[in-house]
Amino acid sequence: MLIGELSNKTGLSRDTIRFYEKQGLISIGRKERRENNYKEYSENTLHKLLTIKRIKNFGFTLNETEEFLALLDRDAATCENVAEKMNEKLFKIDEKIKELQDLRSSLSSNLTICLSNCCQSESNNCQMLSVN
Amino acid sequence: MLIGELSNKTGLSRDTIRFYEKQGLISIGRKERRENNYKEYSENTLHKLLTIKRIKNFGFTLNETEEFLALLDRDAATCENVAEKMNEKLFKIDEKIKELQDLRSSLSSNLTICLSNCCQSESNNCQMLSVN
DNA sequence: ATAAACAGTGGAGTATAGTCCATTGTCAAG
DNA sequence: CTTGACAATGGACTATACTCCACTGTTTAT
Repeated sequence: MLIGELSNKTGLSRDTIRFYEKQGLISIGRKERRENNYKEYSENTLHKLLTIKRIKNFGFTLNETEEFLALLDRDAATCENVAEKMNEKLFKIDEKIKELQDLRSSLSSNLTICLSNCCQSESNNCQMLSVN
Repeated sequence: MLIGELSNKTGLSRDTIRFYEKQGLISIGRKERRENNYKEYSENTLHKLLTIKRIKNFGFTLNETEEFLALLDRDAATCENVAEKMNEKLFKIDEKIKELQDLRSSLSSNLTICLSNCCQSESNNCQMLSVN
């Protein structure tokens, strides 16, 4: 199939598909061309792109996704290997969530203070922004 | 004071300070130079940099920080104005947290399924990565 | 015959927030 | 008098994941 069909079937834009190609996530052999030089994508490539979408949906970066693809290609994406990466990602997500929650509470408590106190100051500028 | 001292007092690198200057968050007049062309930073600039640090600590971007600075300069950073921006930021943080939590639960539940089921498959590759 | 829709390629641009580098100039200490 | 530390400037580079553009070639429909 041509890139347009591939785009329809995956929901990825042509540009994105070409980008993935540049990045080496999918590849096309020199033989897989029509006479007019158009690329003829295989079912395999379609499947690979869907896999990429799935992995990315789990929050993995393209680089990480590439690692999964490499494992899959070598038939080495065992549950153990996969679960390990998943756990690492879970850990990172938890870290980010915690960061954001800390940020949230800092922001929130300062906001509360601001609303109750700083408007009584003599300056027009909110004391929450004050570094003194 | 020279940039080195400013760097020490703020904890920002010289490069960062120069970057903020390029971005227009702080500025230095043509007159504020020594004879050797070294920049002579004022207490005011020091204070501004500390304010930038504080605002950034609340999770605001440099652009948003610039908006705060503009308000402060015009003596218009009222509690109302500030609180509004803070609330918007809180909202965005909450959105991000929710996204991450959704991602987390998707990842987590798939991981559970993987660990209990997919290893029994005939393929070596974990079924969690399968798009079928 | 021509225009629209599609394909290919290469490269630039986007946002974010710096960091690093090269080159040149200045100043203080040994 | 030279070395080291510091300063100024301009520009390149980092990561991330595309998106957009220009230009050219091909196919399809009218």
